[in-house]
Parts: sequence; structure tokens; C-alpha cells
Amino acid sequence: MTANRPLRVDAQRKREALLATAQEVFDAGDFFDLRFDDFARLAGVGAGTLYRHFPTREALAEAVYHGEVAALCDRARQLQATLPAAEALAGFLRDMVDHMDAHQGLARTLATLMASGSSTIAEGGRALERAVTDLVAAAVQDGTVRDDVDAGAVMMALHGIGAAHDRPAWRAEADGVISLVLDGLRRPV
Amino acid sequence: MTANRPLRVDAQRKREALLATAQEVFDAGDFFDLRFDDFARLAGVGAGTLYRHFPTREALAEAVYHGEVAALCDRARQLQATLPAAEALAGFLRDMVDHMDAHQGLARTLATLMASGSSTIAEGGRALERAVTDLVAAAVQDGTVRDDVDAGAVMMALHGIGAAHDRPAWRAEADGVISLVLDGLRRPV
DNA sequence: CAGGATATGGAGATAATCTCCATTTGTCAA
DNA sequence: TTGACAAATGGAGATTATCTCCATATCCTG
Repeated sequence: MTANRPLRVDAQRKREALLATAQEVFDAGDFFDLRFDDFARLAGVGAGTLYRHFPTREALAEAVYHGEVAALCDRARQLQATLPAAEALAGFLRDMVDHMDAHQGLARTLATLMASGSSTIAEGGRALERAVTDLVAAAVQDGTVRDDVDAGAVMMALHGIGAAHDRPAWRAEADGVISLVLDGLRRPV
Repeated sequence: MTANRPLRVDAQRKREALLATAQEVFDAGDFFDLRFDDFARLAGVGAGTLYRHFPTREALAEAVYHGEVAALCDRARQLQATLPAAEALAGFLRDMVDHMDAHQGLARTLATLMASGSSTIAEGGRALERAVTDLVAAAVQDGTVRDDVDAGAVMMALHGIGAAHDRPAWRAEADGVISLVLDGLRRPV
């Protein structure tokens, strides 16, 4: 399928300039307010080049998002390897909130992408979800978490936190959701 | 402030035609895919008229959303008046899920609006939130729900359900989130 | 280093959004 | 009623954003 001969080095350079610029704008939360052609100017690149590398605004956002997701998945694996299952799960959920807190724009951009029904985002979502599923499964295994709730429900709660990032008491409420979910997950006596 | 002299009857008619058309498109989930000028043609109205009534696409969406929110708030009040606090809360959350299930497009559109950081949507959100806050407060009052979690957290979980509406197992997972939240809210023994 | 393959920038085609105003329609006082 | 004034209308076209195309520049391979 994707039998891509490797990019020429100049192409690679341009592509990275574009990604770096997008990354910045993304974190600043301006991603969807900026004229698309301006990404090109900002990155020191012609409009044609921008469109060849990323045919749509969403394609660009997805490329940025991809990096974020990979980092989060790594984090999940790392926690799972070093902590008891229940703590790993709790730790990961709290880390997710920290991450959204630190990357102002990420939350908003994620919500927009989510709403756009993009398929690549769904794929990234699935990777993240696999990580969450593993964490939950491990905790079910060792008996600290009930076994009748799907990991998908936990994902939804995370989505909600992301989607609502502009609320004034965001941080406190996000922590509240996590507490609620963790308590709800605890195995009933 | 808004010392609006009443609209002339023809203006009122056009405005309602526009709203009715938007409502349909909204529920069908095509709201953000349709050329804005086409709303005008669809509603049998000139572009100028459309823009006078609703200066932006978001303004139109918000107007539609407003109706939805009012209906949901009524529903909350009704439940609160006829059921014990805990059941009213549970019933309302489940009704919200039903509502999103029935209005395919609403969930997607809501997520998009949310992401756009609109202020009117925030206002509508606040109305909904007041309803939820009341339900939670009543349940705290009669001792069935813990008192250390803000209603905002419940709102976030609902947002999450809306934002994720395109997941294949949406309905089951949404019910899962609600279960999680309700269990998490139960007053610890 | 020559020749072919790749990639580039940016001018302008295409498409969407929004404005403007000559005309129509409703309102109300006489 | 009706005349006169205010409010509202539609849609042609100005404005702005998106995307395409290709003559030119750059890289790579033998």
C-alpha cells in the first residue's frame, strides 16, 4: 500500500517546519482560528508546499495529535510496569488531567477534532483506549475494580474533561470527575 | 439594555422559517457541512435576511440549542417535583442519554459548539448546569449522595458522552458512564 | 557532473462568506 | 381608508479564504 519512497531531505525539512509551527499554534489554542495559508507563511513555506504535505487542516492537526497520543501511551505502559494495577490506573487518569492542564490548546483542539468525526483521530483514540483498557483489565484481574464496566466509559469521562476545558473551575471539576470514576469503579463489597 | 421593539410580523415569520430549517439540519447532523448561504435558500429567504437574523453560523446553532436546553431543564424540574431526590437525579441523567440518542445530530453539534468556546452556549450550559446542581443538592440534602463532589463534575461526564457520540458502542458505554457516576456519587458508608 | 525525478513558491482560479441598498412590506396616526 | 414613515427584504457583487497549477529550483543517482 503505502510504498512511500523516502522523502527528499528538503521535503523532510519543510514538513518538520510545518509540524513545529502547527505544534505551537496548537498548544496556544489558535489552531482553528488561523487562516490555513498563514501556517505556510509562519513556517516559511509556500502554500503549495503546505497543501502537498497536509491536504487539509484536519490532516495537519492529526499529525500533531499523533505525537501527543504516542507520548501518553508510553506513559501508561510505564506506570503499568512499575505500580500495582489500581495505582497505575489512578495515576494515569490524573496524569491525563495534568497533561490537558499543561497543554491549554490541546483540550480544545481535541474536542474539535472529536466533533469532526475524523477517522485518524479515531485511530489515535483507539491507541489511547487500548492503553486504558489494559490498565482497567489489570485492575479487574487483581480484584480492585469491578468487572462489569467497559473501559470505553472511562474514555468518555476523559473526553468530557477535554471538551469542557474552558470552564472556570476546570481543574477542580476535572479532579472531581476522576474521583467519581475511580470510586464508581471500586469493586462493591 | 436589549430594548428590542417587537419584530414586525413578516420578520418573525422569516426568523421562524430559518429556525425550523436549522432545527432539521441540526438533527440530521449536517449543520456544519452545509454552505451557510444555503440555509437561506432552503428556508426560502434571501442571504441578507439570514445574516440580519443570525450574523454567524454559531449564532444560528445557539438559537436552536436554546430550545433544546429549555426542554431539558423543564424535564429536570418535572422529575424533581415528582420523585425522591436520588431517583430524580438518576432519571435525569438517563433521560439526557436518551435525548442524545434520539437526536443523532445534537451530540455532534454540541461538541462542535463546545469546542468553539461560544459564550451563549456557555450560558445555555449554565442553565442546564443549574438544573443538575439542584438535583444533586437535593440528593445531598436527603443524604443519598456524598457532599464533596461538585455538580460540575457530573456536567463534564455528560459532555464526554456527547463528545464521543460517534463511537460504535456509544449507547452501552454511555450507560456505563452514568452507572459509574451514580455509583461514585453514592454516599460512602 | 549530467540528467531525471522531486519538491518548491506564489500567482491566480475557485468557492465561501458577508455587505449594501433599491425595492417591498407592514404599521399606525389621522 | 389611506398616506407617510419605519422596518425588513433579496440577491448582485465585494471581500476573504481555500486550493490548484506549473515554471523554476533543488536534490539525488549513476
